[in-house]
Amino acid sequence: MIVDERVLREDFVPGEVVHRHDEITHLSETLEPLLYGDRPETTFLFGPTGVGKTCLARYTLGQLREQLPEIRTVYINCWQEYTRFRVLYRVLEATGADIDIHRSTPKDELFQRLVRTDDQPIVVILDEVDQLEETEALYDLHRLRHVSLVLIANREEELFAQFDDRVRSRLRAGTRVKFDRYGTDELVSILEERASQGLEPGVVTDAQLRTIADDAAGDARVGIGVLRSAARRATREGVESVTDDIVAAAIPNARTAIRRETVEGLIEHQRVLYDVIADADEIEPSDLYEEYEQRVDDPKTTRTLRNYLTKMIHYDLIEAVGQKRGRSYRVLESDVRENGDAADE
DNA sequence: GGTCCACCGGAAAGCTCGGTAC
DNA sequence: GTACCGAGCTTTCCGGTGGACC
Repeated sequence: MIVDERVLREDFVPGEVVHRHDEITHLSETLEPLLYGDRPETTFLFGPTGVGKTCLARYTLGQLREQLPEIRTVYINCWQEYTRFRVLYRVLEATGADIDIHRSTPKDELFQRLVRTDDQPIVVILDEVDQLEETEALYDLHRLRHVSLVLIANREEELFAQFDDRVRSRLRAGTRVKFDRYGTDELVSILEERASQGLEPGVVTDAQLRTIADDAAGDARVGIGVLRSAARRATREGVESVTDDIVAAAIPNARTAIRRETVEGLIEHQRVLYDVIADADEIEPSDLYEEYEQRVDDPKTTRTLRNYLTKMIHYDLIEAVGQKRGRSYRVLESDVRENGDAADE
């Protein structure tokens, strides 16, 4: 049934990006100075999750590389690479200048090495840049005349609010490309494209794709996840085509899978905290700390737990209800541990 | 209004780990 | 082998905030 698994992944970059013509043109024009040896302005891609920001950035840079093969491009997801050291290291890695770099190498040494890689331009995509904890990395990269930045985030106001004055003043003038949510028809055609490339002909109907698109509510990441989950389930059940029941079962499953990936990235103590909150539905801080201490042999201090909680709120795994005294915590959406169909992913 | 208490989060110090230099 | 360095994580300390109670 599945003929090309890669096409059904959210991070797959298609040969042609549909329904984003204006945004592609805007980004391409912004990066055009590279073709003449000039440095383009920093570009921001703003918009909600699943509207194609990352896909479009990677697609456009792919197009640029066809015109300018010597250009070097780096994609960095700031969820994973959120420190100055890691960001600089990833850029160095792409230039091949990362030999002998280790965790005790001073960050200034990384920067100096990057200064010496100025023989060819580098375009750095920083995805989820609002998750960057050390925004000095942006200051560093902006200082490098041969480095151009494409910064991806959800909301402009929140992103700039976390910059210090030095970074804010340098990036304020950048170009903005804003993305709206896909309409249902647009999402249906995106899913049709993926299905035609990734699945055997006729295994999923137009009506089923519309059901998936309706549920995804403009989020292509969710829509593609549901399509993948449905195809896998149909394969496992040995049926020749996707049924409506399979689609219905795949919808909650795909959402759960996205959250589960995040939960699995938690360290042991964070996971225990998450479990305590999930078990209680909603819990006050004092009860949460007490229950956590009972479940682990070597508990962390409450200050460290507060750091963990802040992190999990950032990850959209939990939410804090209320402020200061009287606050409580609860998990967001469904508990990923309860879904037995997680094997789909 | 004053006090107590629970809670948050910033700042700084301490600790651990992986690596280098001698 | 060991002293040292730097990054990342954890802990300690403490000020700020706001609800509960008198």
